[in-house]
Amino acid sequence: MDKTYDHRLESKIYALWENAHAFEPQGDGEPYSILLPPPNANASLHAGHAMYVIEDILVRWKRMQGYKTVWIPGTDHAGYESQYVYEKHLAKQGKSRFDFDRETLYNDIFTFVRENSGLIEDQLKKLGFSLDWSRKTFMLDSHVVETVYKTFEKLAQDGLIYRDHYIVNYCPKCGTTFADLEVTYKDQQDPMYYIQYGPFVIATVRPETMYGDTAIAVHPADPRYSAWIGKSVEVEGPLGPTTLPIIADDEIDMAFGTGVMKVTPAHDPHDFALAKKHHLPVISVINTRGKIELSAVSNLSNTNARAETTSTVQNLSTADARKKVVEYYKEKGLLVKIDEKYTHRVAVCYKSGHLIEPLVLPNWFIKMKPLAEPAINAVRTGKVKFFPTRFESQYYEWLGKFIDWPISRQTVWGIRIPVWYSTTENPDLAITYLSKTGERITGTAQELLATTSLEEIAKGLQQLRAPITAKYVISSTKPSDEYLPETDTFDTWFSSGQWPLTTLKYPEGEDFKTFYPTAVLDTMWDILFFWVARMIMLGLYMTGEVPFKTVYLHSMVTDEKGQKMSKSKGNVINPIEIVDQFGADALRISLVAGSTPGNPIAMSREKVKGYRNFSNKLWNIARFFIMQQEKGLEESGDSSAIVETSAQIIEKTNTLITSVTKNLDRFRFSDAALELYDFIWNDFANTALEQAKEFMHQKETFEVFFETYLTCLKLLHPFMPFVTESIWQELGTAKLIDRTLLIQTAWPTQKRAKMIK
RNA sequence: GCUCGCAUAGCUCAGUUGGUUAGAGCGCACGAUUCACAUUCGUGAGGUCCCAAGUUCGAAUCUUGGUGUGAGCACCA
Repeated sequence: MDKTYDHRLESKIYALWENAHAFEPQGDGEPYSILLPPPNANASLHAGHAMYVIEDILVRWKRMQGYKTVWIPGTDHAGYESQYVYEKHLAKQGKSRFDFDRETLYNDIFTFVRENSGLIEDQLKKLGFSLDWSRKTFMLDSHVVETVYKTFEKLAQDGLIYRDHYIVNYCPKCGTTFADLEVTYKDQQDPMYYIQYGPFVIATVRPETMYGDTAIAVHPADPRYSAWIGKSVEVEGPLGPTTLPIIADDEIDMAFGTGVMKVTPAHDPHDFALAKKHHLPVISVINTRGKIELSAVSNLSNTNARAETTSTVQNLSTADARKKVVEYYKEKGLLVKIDEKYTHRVAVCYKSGHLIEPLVLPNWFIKMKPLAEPAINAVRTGKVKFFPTRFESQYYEWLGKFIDWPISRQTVWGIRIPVWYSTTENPDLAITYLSKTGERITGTAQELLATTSLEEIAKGLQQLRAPITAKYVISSTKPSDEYLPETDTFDTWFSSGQWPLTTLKYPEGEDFKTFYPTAVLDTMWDILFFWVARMIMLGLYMTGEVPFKTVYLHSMVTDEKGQKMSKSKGNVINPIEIVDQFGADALRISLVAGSTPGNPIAMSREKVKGYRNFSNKLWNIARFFIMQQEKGLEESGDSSAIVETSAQIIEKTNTLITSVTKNLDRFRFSDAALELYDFIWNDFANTALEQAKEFMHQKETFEVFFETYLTCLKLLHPFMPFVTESIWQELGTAKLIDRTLLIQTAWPTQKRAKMIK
């Protein structure tokens, strides 16, 4: 046996467990299950993933306690995230998504993701995670898609799915819609233009949207403008004179600008809400590529001006159009002033950083209220418990808003919404496809079918946009020849929100019957709404039962200085590098000891090093026993001198067993880890063992101490599985114990030591 | 702007329902050494528990206010 513990042997230990099928559920004990939050299939491990050690501790512990235990791994297709990565890869070849039809693009991304997956699996193994790989699930596996379709169908049957025009956050660069949750904001300085607008002066940073103005709004109590409320005024629009109604609403801030606001319902969420409330028309003037498109502008009084100006701005970018509009007002002498230093917050795409363009598009929605209410009750009545509990109030607050969930995404990489449109019943479907010659063609179904076969369109289909009034059929397969598929895919969270159903194979799977509801859902608090809340809602909706009984929100892993890790800051620590240097065990326990749920934990090399030393300490205690045994043990002898020390250590061990078990039961992982560390190093090795050293050749003494040591190995195993199992194997080789696997031994319970009289 | 954390030794942080002398790791100072382990062992220094007021026999812990700091949500033409 080497003088120091060599953590490079960890992979051999993992193989030992795998070959013994030690991670698969065994026996007839009470079921205990955890699902690993699925990492992105094509990503590599980051520091946050290492926190899943919490789950490994739980399953290893429960497995030892005799529960029929399973921890199921899987990977997420990460819809738009993966597509974004792939598009960057395409860009290197001078191509973009517009060069491919949907099917080809999907298959290419599939290949790409598959080539890049597998890495994360190896990395999770390096951390020692006792995941049952025979059950691993990928978000696009056919049984997953089937379940997702079933859920969608049921929602539709229950009237919880609807289509509507809605103002959405649209990223023209990424070509898709985002939920409000997915949008980030940044401060930006833009000129604010003050423009004479009929009898008023309005202030705006976006003059180019004025083509879509449908009203002017003031505060009802504003004395400056009260006389105008309810009337209509003629204003100079960017296309010439037009007439707008004046509405009053409490939402208007009298102190902002001039207290008069132009209302552009199609391009501002706030204005859109006003339009709904006051029944104003909604006129889109920017298309999904972020270009000005004035085809929807109608009710204009001056058609000559329209034709002239329209041609100058049509298809310009919003930035260029803004210059044109400003110029127009300047020439007319209506530009009152420009505030160049106006700072405001703008919505940006969290991935590309591109400005978000609020657009009105047809979208698929899920009605939240009927789903959210039972989900709120489940937490209120304690069917689901949160650790730490303070996240419950955030959960209520968010779910209680009942904001309907927009589930359509204009990406290819994902689960397609299983809807089909008849081209004969819906001649106005807006279609974009690649022709046989690779040309990108756009038009309505009616226009295109006059010259092209439906077959060719279907083959080259890139995107289809159906009016909200379109008739559709829900089906996983094509209903008949005249149909074209919906091209939108589901929001990733719609499918991952069914993870407990899909991994366990709802409704007929044996695993579903055995393991649903799962015991614990452990994740970080940042996806509480995205993911956890959705799983509770959809789990309850489909099965009537919550998907998990406990939600544990583990620490966020930060860098050594407590800063959040991010690529832009350049402070990202690769956990695998730490594992290679100090061993997985050392990393694992360093993340658990001294951390509390809901608070950050720093990944500190110094701390990990300390626990690497602890691994070595454990190892050398084993060496001590082995060498002692090789020297020979004496059967009898006067052991009276050591009786007291032995009794004390047995008593303390009993206390330790109770305490560690109790702490694990209460999710107090840090307390359990620290007391094990303290007991083993201080109470046991440095104090008791030192005192008893000279008597260790006596068999009775040896056995008491050795027994205690074995108990420590078992208690520590969930936290530091590799070193404890390595030692267990060494002890087997030395014939100090029978050859077994530590992972399969029983969790210690209190014992009265038989050697003590 | 709204909501929620956090503030304890030089550093990173524990401290469960209020209850002896407030703890750990690292760091620091001094010392030991061929012993299972120098990835070791021993001894020690180091605290206004952010500030103020309050509740209490008793407050790091509970209440209120303040300061600093972090996160989440909303978002202004």
